[in-house]
Amino acid sequence: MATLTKTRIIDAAIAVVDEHGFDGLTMRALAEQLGVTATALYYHYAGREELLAGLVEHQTATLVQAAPAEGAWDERARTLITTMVSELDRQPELAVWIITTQARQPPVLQLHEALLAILIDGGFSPRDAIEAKGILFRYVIGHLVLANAPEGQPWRQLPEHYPLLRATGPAHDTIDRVQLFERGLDTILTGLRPEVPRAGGSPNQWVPDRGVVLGPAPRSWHDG
Amino acid sequence: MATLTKTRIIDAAIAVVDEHGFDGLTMRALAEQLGVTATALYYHYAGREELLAGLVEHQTATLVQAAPAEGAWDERARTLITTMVSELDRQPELAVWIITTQARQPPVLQLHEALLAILIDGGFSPRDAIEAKGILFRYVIGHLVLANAPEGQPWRQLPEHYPLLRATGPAHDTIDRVQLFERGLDTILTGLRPEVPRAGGSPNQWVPDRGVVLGPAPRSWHDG
DNA sequence: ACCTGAACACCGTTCAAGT
DNA sequence: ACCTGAACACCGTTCAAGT
Repeated sequence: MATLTKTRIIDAAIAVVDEHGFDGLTMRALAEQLGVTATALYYHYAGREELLAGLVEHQTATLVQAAPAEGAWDERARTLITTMVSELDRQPELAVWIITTQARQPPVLQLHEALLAILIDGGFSPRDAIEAKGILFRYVIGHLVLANAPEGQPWRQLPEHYPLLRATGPAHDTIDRVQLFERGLDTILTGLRPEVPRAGGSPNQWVPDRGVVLGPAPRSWHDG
Repeated sequence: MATLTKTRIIDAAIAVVDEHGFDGLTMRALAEQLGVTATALYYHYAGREELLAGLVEHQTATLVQAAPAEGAWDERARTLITTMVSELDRQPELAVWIITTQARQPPVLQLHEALLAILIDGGFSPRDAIEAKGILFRYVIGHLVLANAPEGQPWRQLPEHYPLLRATGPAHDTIDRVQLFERGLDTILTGLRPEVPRAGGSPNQWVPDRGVVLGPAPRSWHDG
């Protein structure tokens, strides 16, 4: 029996999530998967929170690199966001956990930084870029949360108290969520034009020196 | 000591949430607040889920009535949404619970129905109305979830690995979230114009007969 | 250094028993 | 009809003890 390592623990955690879902990922279940006592995990991770953070880091490592480095700002933003959403959509429970508890942790901060870079390259002023980023993130987060919501009854079978939902039920039940998401994303991007649109490339006056934005993040903000 | 009723239980639940937060609302804590055993609650509510649903019903009862019955569709939508958000923002933890677990339950369905009515009155086709509703809800939900996210470190104190977030930190930390939300809402509403805009009032061909949309909802969809 | 075993302080929930 | 008490099957976490 090989000795316990962080890598082995995270791999086992992924296996447990695949088998029993995100809620089934308890310290005891994870320990059983590893053939070990639950308390043994505390030697490698300070607690459940830290373990999940490690899992998130592993699952989102390649997310930011999806952002193309060149092109029109709205195309770059669209690519970053749709890639990110399609990746996170595969683990919606994990995505919701990230969103609700890790909003200011490195994996998420990397996405903020990447989107901000795109907006600023596109000619947005700092305030407008922050605002645009906030609006886009709100939309993305809402989508991810809804993707994780329990299916519930079909809209067309609702009680008569909801006549419009009922009448539009068939259309409601068959709508393509990906298409809906992208239509909304387009709507927002179109409405968020910078005052002075610029082609990518030339630097902005107020933009600080920055290194490679896409490099590996520090494990937590304390390291920085 | 008065006998236990659903009303008394819900009132006590509100008191517990005020004192110990949403996470502190356990069956045992609620029982203690009522001077009763935890198991006594199961005589009145089938379980925790049902009890929380009762709490939600109580807290959101007046939400839908904020929608003005007349005026331009976008003004009506804006009023419905901003009122709803400002109400739910006062109990963000509860709001997130509603969103993530009660997405198809009556209190939320009422909001869907109300927004759908506004869009259809505004001239949206069924498909477009559903799509617009989906986009708007995604944005609103994202905002509510972010409002509940842990504050975390100030943006301006982030490590150097996030140069743009750091540089824009002061602006980031002082931004008015309500204003940001409303700017985004305007952006979306502006982008979501119906193909054939109409003044409120005249009926749409395909709109089914419907009674008073704003009446009290059935307690659960099973009742309908 | 790395892991076990027992224990603590919690959860939601069930169910027989009391009044 | 309405509530209690004991118990079940879980949680995350701590800590002394083993090797």
